[in-house]
Amino acid sequence: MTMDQPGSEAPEEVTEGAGRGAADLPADYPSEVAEFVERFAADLTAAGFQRMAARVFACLVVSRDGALSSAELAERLRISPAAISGAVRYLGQIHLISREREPGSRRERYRLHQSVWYEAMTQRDQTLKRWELTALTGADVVGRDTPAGRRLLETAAFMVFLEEQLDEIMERWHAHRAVAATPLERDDERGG
Amino acid sequence: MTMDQPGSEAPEEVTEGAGRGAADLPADYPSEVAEFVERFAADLTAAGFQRMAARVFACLVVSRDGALSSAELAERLRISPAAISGAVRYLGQIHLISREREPGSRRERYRLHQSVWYEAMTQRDQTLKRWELTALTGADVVGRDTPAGRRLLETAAFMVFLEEQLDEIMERWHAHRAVAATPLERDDERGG
DNA sequence: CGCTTCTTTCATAAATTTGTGAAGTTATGG
DNA sequence: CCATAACTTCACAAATTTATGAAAGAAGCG
Repeated sequence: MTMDQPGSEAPEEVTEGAGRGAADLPADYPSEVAEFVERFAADLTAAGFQRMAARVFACLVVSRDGALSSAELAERLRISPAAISGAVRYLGQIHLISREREPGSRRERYRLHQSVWYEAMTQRDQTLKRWELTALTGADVVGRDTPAGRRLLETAAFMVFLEEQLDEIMERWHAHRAVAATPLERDDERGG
Repeated sequence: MTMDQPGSEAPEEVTEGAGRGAADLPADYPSEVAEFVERFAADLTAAGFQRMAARVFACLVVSRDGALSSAELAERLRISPAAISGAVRYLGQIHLISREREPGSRRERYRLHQSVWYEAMTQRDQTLKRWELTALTGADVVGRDTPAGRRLLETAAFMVFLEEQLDEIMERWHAHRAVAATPLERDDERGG
């Protein structure tokens, strides 16, 4: 096969270590990493994340560039393109990844958002907003001047409070991060 | 109604409004409230909450005292005692409710924790701690001095940061709440 | 302009989850 | 010390969810 530019998918030829047990995985994805991805995904799943989305997300996190193509994901996670499709759609919806096209190819790449945690917090913010509205609705349903109504109003107030705090937290994080002075997002090749 | 003591479960006799559609529900749990409970539970479920636990939790929130017995929950939610058992066990494990016994009866009551949100945040804190450890593990697996390793270290750092912030947030919430000067948790009977 | 390659959609099959009834256990009350 | 009432555990049935293969739909390339 002539390949296109990125000639990085001939995994069967590089596995010189003989039968690894975990079949033919790419060189930069040994079984230890695969295991970690599953553990990471399990943590995420326990917190309510969709299983496939969690696995894809974890797989992207441990990838060199924070970006992989559909074929690469399928190879590493051993799932069908259909499963990838669903997972990346969801991850895109909640703004954890963005999709991009390699110029010379029709292959799409899914990339972790630059500041995933900022996006994650924003996502959380929307959840809080929703809960706030639900609680307010409930207060009206049961009557605001009842024990349950007051409880629901307090819930709504707490949500509002948390929303307000979120912005400040992210500002503080950026400041905190600046102090650390370690631009981790950018990989400057020296590692390879 | 005499209420209290155990003699409060003769719902069929109090539905004088004729066929309500939603069968025989207790007087303080009209169908509008039941609908709201389902909506509330749906929000919680969307965020990863177990379904039954979410329904029980929501039902407790809209109850007058923030506490209900197993039988009352079963009647309102139309689920079996077995389902209740599982849900309250989970809610107890994550410290959202406590269980208490009515002195004169062998009936148990499940009560929302006084400050549910404080408990919820504590719960969240443990999740963060777990993610932090997972991320650190991952950094070692892929190598700390690699792009992926640095990404994982940043993730761990972010978790640490959030953990630190949580305490401050709760302090601020209590201050904020003190300003509002509305002790919502305590219901002083005047509503009935 | 059609071929090739990748992605998405859809129906199906499998697996997991979920809630129930019934038996078992604990604890109260006479 | 037995009878009773409430809660819990267990195995099973049902429903939902989950992932797949195959076919259809885009999009570059020759």
